[in-house]
Amino acid sequence: MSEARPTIHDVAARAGVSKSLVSLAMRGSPKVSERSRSLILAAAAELGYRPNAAARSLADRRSHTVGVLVLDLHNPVFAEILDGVQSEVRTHGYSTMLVTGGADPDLEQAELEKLLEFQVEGLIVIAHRLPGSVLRRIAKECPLVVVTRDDVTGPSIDTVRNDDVAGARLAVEHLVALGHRRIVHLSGGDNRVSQDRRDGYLEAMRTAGLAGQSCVIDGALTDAGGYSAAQQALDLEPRPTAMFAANDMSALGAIAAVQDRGLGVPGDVSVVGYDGMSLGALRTLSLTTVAQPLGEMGALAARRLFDRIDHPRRRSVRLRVDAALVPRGSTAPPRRSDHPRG
Amino acid sequence: MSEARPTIHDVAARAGVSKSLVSLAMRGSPKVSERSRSLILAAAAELGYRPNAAARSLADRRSHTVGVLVLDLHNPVFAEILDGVQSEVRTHGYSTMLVTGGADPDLEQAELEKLLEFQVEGLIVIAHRLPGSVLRRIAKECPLVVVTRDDVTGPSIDTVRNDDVAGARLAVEHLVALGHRRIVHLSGGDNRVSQDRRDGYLEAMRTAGLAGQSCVIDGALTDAGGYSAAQQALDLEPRPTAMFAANDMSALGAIAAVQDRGLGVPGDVSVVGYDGMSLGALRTLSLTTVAQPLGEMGALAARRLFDRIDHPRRRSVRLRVDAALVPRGSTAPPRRSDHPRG
DNA sequence: CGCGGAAAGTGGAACGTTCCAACGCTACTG
DNA sequence: CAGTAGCGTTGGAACGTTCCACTTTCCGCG
Repeated sequence: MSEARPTIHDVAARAGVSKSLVSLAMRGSPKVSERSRSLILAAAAELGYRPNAAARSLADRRSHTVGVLVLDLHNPVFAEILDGVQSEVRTHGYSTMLVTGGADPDLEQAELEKLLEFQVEGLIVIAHRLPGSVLRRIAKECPLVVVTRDDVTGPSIDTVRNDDVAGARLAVEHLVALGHRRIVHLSGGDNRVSQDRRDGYLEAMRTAGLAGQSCVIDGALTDAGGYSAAQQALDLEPRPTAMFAANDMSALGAIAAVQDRGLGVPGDVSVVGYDGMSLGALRTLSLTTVAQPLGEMGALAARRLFDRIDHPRRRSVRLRVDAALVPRGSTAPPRRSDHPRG
Repeated sequence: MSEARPTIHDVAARAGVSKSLVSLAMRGSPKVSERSRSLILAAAAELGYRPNAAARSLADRRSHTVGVLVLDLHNPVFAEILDGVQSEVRTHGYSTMLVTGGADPDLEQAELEKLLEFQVEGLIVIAHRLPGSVLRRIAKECPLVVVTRDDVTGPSIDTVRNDDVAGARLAVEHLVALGHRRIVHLSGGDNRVSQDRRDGYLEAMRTAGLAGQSCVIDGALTDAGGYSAAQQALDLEPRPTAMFAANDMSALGAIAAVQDRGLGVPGDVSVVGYDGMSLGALRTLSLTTVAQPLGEMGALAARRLFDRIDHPRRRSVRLRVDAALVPRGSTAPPRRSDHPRG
């Protein structure tokens, strides 16, 4: 129960020194004598003293905290990016404040504003649904790194992402190489990342001479989204032999939909995802995917952020990391009977 | 870039009023005249004023923030509990500060201490690996609700959990009812929850007259943990016909291991998980599981917390929610040939 | 033996809020 | 027309730190 917590004054009184010396001692300053230090530490321990971060950050004008906004904690992909962020942030001696907006722009904005009120020294946004104007305004107040997208630019906005267009091409090329022709794309909806992946799909289909076969079905970046999009895809005549889903989660949904029709993956339909979440490596799922170096992206983002905190006027940086196709068990050549004269 | 942010004084000067009035206006007090209010709001907007949460919480002696510690963000189960927490916290007008300790006791403790320094008004701990002594000490400073466990008690510690022993019994009874006899348990290791589930398993095996068949293999509450435990289980002679995994994630790992041996689930081996994460409902996985009402547990925890914040001396409460067996595609009767004379 | 300088310790002024007691008005009441 | 009630507004004192400029103490050295 939180009866009036002891403050630095209480510790000072008990140790018989001034509050200033307590402040020094608590932060491990070398200009405190051994004697005083142990006196103070003992007093603090006895009282159960705990520094007040609010007071500290007020006086110090620094919070030693960075804010992180993630799109959605249900998708393990973000946990993996977060791992990279967190470990880097910790080595810099900072804390992170983590919030989610659940893919809702208004909520996301509200959460970001809250972070700013807490005086975070920097912001990492791991995927988002925010309008560029909001992001740019926020970047005026605080260094900002956006992971996953680089469509919003500004003098103090750094970005870390893979090339989604190129990645999507890899997926399609993989399927084409296996002999697929009727390849549909289960899109992730109306957000930048999904748009890029769709564009990559369309482009690759064109390049492969399959422009006429192109077919995009709208879904969402969730298992449910993939499921319902795949259902529609399976109603097409003739039935597609392969699906490229906008991300791994929706690919899982798609696989479920295929199986619910009594069809097999990859026997009847091949499925490719995107992201490279570690769950997909499990044999049960064995999901062929376009893998991004998730942890690395997080770490990179954090490093960019600290770089900018240290050098506020550095030119903004757009980092690109490489995605790679990881072939696994959810893709295979199409059945003979499905094989159109190619 | 963050050149000296405008403060309440700057707004006051620009609007031609006192700082006190600005403070009132920013918080929407009714005792501010329409005229002043709009003057102040305009000035604030022009300057891009944003209240400083540190200063506010210092002056106010309340942070309007609760801290949440989650065991592990990689397991979507926790995201589902978190949903319940967040929505409840929001309706109370509070913010949440979210941290993880990655199942590392030292890290968990460090993160909790940090939350306390931020003067959170309450703490929700969603699964943890902390010694009781730490938790009790922390509960002295701040209301605390522990979700998932209730082994640590104290005058201001509330708990929300399901009965893991009973839940584990459900899992075993389900398998027994299907006709299984050689049922192994893939344990989740040395933590309270896993111990309870193991105890429930042992108890139910005894009740079913299968004490002699009991077999616990040590794993961990992750996909990797389930995978390796299942590998060992599959080496047993005679091979078990069913596995009860300590949680859903490890059940997925177990299924993968079975399939990697060229065996089928549920054809050769049935697998039951525990938790009821929504991912398990996907046809691809179709995981039979003991489902906890995850979101509800989160919401319940948050409500307990606010109740205690409002009434600090209320007796501590231990809530139990019911888990239910959800039969899905990962369990089936054992093969004839595997069927020992029962 | 006095002096300089380092080491150890101090009190007061910030930091940006909120709260509180008190203020000047205006408008009503008797 | 004095008294009072309320409204809108105000300055100053907190809140718990850190920082700074300063003091005291002590030591070695010329």
